[in-house]
Amino acid sequence: MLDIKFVRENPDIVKENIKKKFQDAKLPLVDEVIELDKENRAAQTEADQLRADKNKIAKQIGALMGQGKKDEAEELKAQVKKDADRLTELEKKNSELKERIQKIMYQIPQIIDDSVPIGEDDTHNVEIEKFGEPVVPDFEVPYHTDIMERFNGIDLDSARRVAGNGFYYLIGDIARLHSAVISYARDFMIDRGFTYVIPPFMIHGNVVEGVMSFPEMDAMMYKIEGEDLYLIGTSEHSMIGRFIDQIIPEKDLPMTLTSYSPCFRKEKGAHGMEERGVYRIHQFEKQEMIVVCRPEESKIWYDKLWQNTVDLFRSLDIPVRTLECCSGDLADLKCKSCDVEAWSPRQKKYFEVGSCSNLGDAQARRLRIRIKGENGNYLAHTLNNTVVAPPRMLIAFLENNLREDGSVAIPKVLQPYMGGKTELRA
RNA sequence: GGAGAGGUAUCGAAGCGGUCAUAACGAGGCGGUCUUGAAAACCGUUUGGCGGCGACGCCACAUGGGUUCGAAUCCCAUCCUCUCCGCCA
Repeated sequence: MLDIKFVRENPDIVKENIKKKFQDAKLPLVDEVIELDKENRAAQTEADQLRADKNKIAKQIGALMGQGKKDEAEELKAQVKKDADRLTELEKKNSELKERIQKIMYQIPQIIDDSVPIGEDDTHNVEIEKFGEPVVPDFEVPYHTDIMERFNGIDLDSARRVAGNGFYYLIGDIARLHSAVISYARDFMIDRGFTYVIPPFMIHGNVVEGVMSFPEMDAMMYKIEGEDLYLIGTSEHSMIGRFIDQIIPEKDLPMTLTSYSPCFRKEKGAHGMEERGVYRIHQFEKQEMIVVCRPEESKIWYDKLWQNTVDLFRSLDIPVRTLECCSGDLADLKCKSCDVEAWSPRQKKYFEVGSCSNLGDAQARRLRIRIKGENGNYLAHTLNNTVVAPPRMLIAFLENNLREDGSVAIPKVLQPYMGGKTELRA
């Protein structure tokens, strides 16, 4: 979401940005919205003038009524009526234009950061850095659900009967491991100065529209029937929504928060939904980090955020890498984003376990999240990143900590959360 | 879910068809006077959005409609909060 003033004054930058994202079909929208905006402002100026006249006359009528001059008042009333139709017409035009403008503005992508690599789709994403040695053991690493089954740790058959494909029962030590990872991740972030928050798991439609684009919303969000409520796809949604219509004092920034929530996703149109296992599912749990900060600080926070995730995975002996999203793969609301990917010794490649995004002022503009500055208010920047989403983390965890004899090593940092166990044995 | 009360600025709270709605009156914040410093007292200041180069104008009293020349005020709908009752982790 851009500022219409910015679009008006910098149409070339906006168009160039659309081209960089390989969305040329949207190019005509720029001139269209500028034209609509021009019409809209003309209509508003005229309507404002008519309203000013009306207000003035209404005041005069009040004064005359007070003095008991009824006849003169009646004369003025007739005058007001004369312009009433024109004003109604303008007001209608105004609201129609506003709606059309907003609809287009929702489709024009955020200006991407200069550093974002240009590319048409995810095949052009760029590896930034590797952390840890990606080891391929001598023995064969089984599929993650097979490892879980050795510990009687998962029941997908029952889950399918009860809720359908895309759900799981985690059981025993595997379930405990899941909770341990979440608890550890929570404390890990608290130790780094983040404030722990448990948010609502359902939110109103206007908040959903504020935090994500329409295509994302359609593909992800479950709606509660008969109510203006959606199940959150990530706690980012309710965490950013928390600041809707707020003006935050500068001294309260940056807000550094870490939130826990279950996440519900339709995964409409996503590949891999058929895949057996817990990689892509309709419900999972996640520890998230959120930052609301001043615009000039968002780039620094972006780097700190993904680094947190890397550090967390490294503390569990899981090799990771960061993969930067190229322009064409970047969601329209984002300025910059990267995935943190964990090493899979079984697949001998990295796979996504988290995603770090700088939204710039896009969400702030949609939700009117402002900062109270000394010289007026200005829009905040918002960022979010996955600390850890256990189902995917468990895949990486089990594969990387599996020993040849079938046992699974539990790293030291996680042991306190597992009742002191140093390993899992079937 | 039932009954009642209510939603006005940072907070409390008045206004209940025009002539004090940017909004009284308190409190808080900020600036100043006084003071060695602080407190107290006193003075000043303190909503957000839109249009316009500006002068200035428009909009907003939970939200959306309606009545009226004119709505915070009257009518309708919706949402939310509080109290009591019911139900319930």
